[in-house]
Amino acid sequence: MKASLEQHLSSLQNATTLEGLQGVTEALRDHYKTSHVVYHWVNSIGERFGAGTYSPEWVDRYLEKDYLRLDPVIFGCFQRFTPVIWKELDWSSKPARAMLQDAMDHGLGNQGYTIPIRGPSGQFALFTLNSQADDQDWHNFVDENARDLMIIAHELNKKALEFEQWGDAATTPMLSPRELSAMTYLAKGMNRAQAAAEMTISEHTLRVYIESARHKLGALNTTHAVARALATGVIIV
Amino acid sequence: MKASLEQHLSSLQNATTLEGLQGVTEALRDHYKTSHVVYHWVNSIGERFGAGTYSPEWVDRYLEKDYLRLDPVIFGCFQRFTPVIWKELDWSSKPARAMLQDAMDHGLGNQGYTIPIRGPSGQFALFTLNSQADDQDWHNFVDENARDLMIIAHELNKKALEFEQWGDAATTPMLSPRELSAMTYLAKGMNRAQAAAEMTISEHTLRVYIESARHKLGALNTTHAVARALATGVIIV
DNA sequence: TTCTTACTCCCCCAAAATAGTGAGGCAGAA
DNA sequence: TTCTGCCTCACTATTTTGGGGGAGTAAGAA
Repeated sequence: MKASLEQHLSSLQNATTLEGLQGVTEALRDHYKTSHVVYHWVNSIGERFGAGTYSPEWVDRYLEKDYLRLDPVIFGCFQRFTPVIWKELDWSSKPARAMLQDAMDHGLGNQGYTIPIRGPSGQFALFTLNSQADDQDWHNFVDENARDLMIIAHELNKKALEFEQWGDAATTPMLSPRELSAMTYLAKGMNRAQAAAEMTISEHTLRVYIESARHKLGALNTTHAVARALATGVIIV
Repeated sequence: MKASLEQHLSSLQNATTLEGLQGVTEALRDHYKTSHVVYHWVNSIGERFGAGTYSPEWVDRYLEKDYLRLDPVIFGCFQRFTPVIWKELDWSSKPARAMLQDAMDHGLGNQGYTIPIRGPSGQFALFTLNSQADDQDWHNFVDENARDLMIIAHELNKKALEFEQWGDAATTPMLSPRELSAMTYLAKGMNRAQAAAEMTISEHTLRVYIESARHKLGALNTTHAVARALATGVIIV
């Protein structure tokens, strides 16, 4: 048992391409005897990176139907630190249930277990096992493998970050301390006058910081700048 | 060896107070025979939560001197996903080296290993082991225990989040689909006209959504609303 | 030393956002 | 049925932001 974990991790270490990761997810699926094993990044623009055993049809449909917006798995994982068993989520909304049915029509099992993973600069990824099983069996399976799965999820994410060079120095702009303060106060709901007062500088000076931060963040306006600063983790509210 | 990990995790599960966590860090220190074991949250305001074996004098000094701002451990961990051995960080800056010397004068060892942990809403925590050892021994120690330490770090963070009731359901308001779309487009940097066009509604209608979302989120202005929507995870950019 | 970066302050004016009202239709729940 | 929430549209006046300039000091790096 333990030996096979090491084996998976080792093939993961040796993966140098996306196909390599793909192969790892397939090996994991076969080993755990689940329907699917998927690792992917999440953001609103769409899937930027992912490897897994879902059929391309389902992935396309998921994106096309904008299921990202109503998927309780995404929503639930985004708000919690611990992994989640799908059945424990809130499926009361009708569109969500329709999505689940649609998923099952596309070859997914009724049970799922998803581990949320967060990296630097607001990176957010999910590692999911999907299977056909009854509730008790699935609980037992999860209990038994939770720790190994967490290790695997982390190693997968580490590898994915290496591939994409997420958040290297070039990607995450450095804001000066005053710029950070300015963005933080704005994120707290202050207007320019209030933020300037808080920082005991003139509103004109504050504006310089805001504009400077906007440019560094590549933002179109203040709201965008604050959003990016939050999403990339350069400020915390 | 494995049994003792379970033992630590079990006492962690049973901890119901901050003192309980404190006890766990002490037990871990004794078990791993290190100088210190520390878990704490990091944010711009200062330490909001923490448990560990550092002397109160050192903690006070750290905060007082604002070492948070120049500590390569904080900075390094904030930018990476994987744990870090202190010696591998960039200590070229003079203030950083001065801080390290200061730390050693306050009972810290020369070696450290820190695991960054990220939770929902930008939560960022660190789990650190500090010891007096030579480079090779420390490497060996880390290699041997890395996996267990990661599990412990995660369980600690889980417990800490429970204590603080980070992001419970009552805190996160429900936005309607159109409100969510509106917030999302604004977070992407669109102005009202562009967002309205994207949603194929009049700008007036869009305004209603923005104001409605603002009120639900308890926000003072649009930027604040978007910031809260992002921070609470109701939208993803 | 020189050069860069961060920090501070000021002007004007156009563009955008906000606050205060209003109303009607349509779905689902009590 | 009545009520609530969601979606849609409109007006006016005021406040806030954004874009375009420019300029001097201090600290730290090359």
